Amino acid sequence: MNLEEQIISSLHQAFKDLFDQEISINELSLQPTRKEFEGTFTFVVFPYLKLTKLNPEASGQKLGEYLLQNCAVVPAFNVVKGFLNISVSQNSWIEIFGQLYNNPSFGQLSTKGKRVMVEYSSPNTNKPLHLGHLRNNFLGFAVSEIMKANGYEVIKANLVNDRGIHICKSMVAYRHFGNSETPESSGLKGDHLAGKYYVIFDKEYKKQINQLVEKGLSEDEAKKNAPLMLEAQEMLRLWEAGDKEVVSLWKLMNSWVYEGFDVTYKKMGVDFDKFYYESDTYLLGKNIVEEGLEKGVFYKKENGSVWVDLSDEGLDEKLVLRADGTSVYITQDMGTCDLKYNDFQINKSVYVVGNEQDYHFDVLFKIMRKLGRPYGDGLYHLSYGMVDLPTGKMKSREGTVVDADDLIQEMVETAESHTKELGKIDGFTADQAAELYEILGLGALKYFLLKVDPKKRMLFNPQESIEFQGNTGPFIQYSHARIASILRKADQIGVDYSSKGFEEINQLEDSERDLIVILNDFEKKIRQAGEEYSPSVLAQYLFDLAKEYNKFYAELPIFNEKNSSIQAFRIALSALTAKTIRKGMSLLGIKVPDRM
RNA sequence: GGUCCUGUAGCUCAACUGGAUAGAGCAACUGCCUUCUAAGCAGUAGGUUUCAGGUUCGAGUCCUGACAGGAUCACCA
Repeated sequence: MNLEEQIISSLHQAFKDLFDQEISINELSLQPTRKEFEGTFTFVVFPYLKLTKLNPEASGQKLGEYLLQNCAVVPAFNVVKGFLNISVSQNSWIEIFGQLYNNPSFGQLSTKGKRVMVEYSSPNTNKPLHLGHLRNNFLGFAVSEIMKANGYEVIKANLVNDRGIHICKSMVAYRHFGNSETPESSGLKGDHLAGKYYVIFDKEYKKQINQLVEKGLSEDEAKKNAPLMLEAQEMLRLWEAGDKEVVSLWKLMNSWVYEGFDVTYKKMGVDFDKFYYESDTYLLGKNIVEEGLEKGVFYKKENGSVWVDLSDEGLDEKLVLRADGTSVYITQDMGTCDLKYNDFQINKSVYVVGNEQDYHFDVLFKIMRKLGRPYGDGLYHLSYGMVDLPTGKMKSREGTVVDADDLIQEMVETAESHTKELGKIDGFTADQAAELYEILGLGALKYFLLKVDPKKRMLFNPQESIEFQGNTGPFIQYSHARIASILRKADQIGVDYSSKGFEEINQLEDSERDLIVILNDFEKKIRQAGEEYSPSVLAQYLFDLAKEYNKFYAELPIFNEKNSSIQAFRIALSALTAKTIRKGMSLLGIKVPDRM
């Protein structure tokens, strides 16, 4: 039983003994005491006045006195209005610290025996990754790691959109204007090469539209009849028919793109356990349409198209199969849903996809539940807001995007110039320095994108670039490096900071206690981040932890401390903080350096 | 137009799911390097939580209605 549970259990008993009231233990909860009051936990008595039949002050007073006598960890309390502020004894804090410190699996919750798939990244293969993809990838990776820490078995999946009209556009443009250039001959990364022709297609396509409009066609007609568009559509038909030449060009260009993506993924530090390709899955789902018709979940219209009626759930009617029997987007998503389950028997399935698809996933999940899928309740759309630029929305066709590779490069360079300015890394080899710049640059970028609640849209200003001070990745990394330096010195001069002898300590400084309090919250935050699919919870926590540590660091001496027990304790406290930062940051996909 | 999301300090974000005097960072200002890394610490200033009602002991949080921004509502993906 942890600390909060002990106190709550006592309160529960208090209601029985003092007021003869039986209440559910789940109804009782504690909150952190505000800084300006004495105490660590606060119990709000207002909701229980009907049970105590006393005024708020008297109720708090009675409960407080009960705790004092019956709960070993509580040495003091005070009541302000209806708030019962509960203190925890210093011995308890030291004992708790010992438990955390000696727990080899601190930060890893016990196994749930359940399997979850997290699908993220899911790029189109006609263009390179941009800033929006970075948010997606960092979120997906972090959520996966957080789920692992919560005791789930996690499968990271990437559903690659490798077919369709947009790919054909790049292919058509390449045929016309490519002059057989390759990544090697052009010196371009493969994904950038494909993206280049996607942009060229759009440019040339617009020219053709203008020409047709000048000849007297309407805008709509021009869009439909421009030769390049017709050609792309024809190419899609040929691809679906398995045309040898088209398929081989498709394979060639996709292989370039994958080489490019590999480099970017590696740089970003994300990985996958399973790749799905839409070229394999785009025909799936028709059997589910049949099944839905048999079960009466779907219905057929006169023209043969198949629909689902979700108006009883607050949505509309939705098409699931065209009149000509061909699939729409949601048909294949139903199929892929089953495929994932059949492949891995997953209990939960998380889709990391932007919020412009909220409606689509709402529909998809409701359908799968109506069909009675065993995994239906485990479906979750991790919907995140767009990343905006000061100039507005990014459009890849128009080339107004912040390219992922470029941005990462810039961040690393900024980290480099920053570090050189501070001049603290004498003795680093060139390789070590380069590694540090990468850790810091990526740390800043990842933290920046992860610290915000996923569902909120966010603004990214490349001009101002990302800060390295305050609520940032490098601030937390810096706190870790400081501790690493302390631990090096401790080892050097041979201090034993294993947990022996801490019970001799009878005076805890405020900043020591506050640090233990926040360290004690780590697993609670991991749980919350997992339940809410929100890395920002963890990011915020790590910032608070680092801040608390820096306060401790500034206020209290370590190697100048005469009392050897206290000195060892402070080093141990530092070590546990470093371990927590390292573990927590790793759940966000962020590395921490030992020197910076 | 229907549906959904968002609106908190000049800017970027928090607020433990209804609790105390709404907190951090950036930017501004003031201190602190003869002590373990100043990418740090301490402090000052900055608020009608978009607006108007309502629910109750108590509302940034819940309900209603405005206003603003965004997304979505294809036999596209």
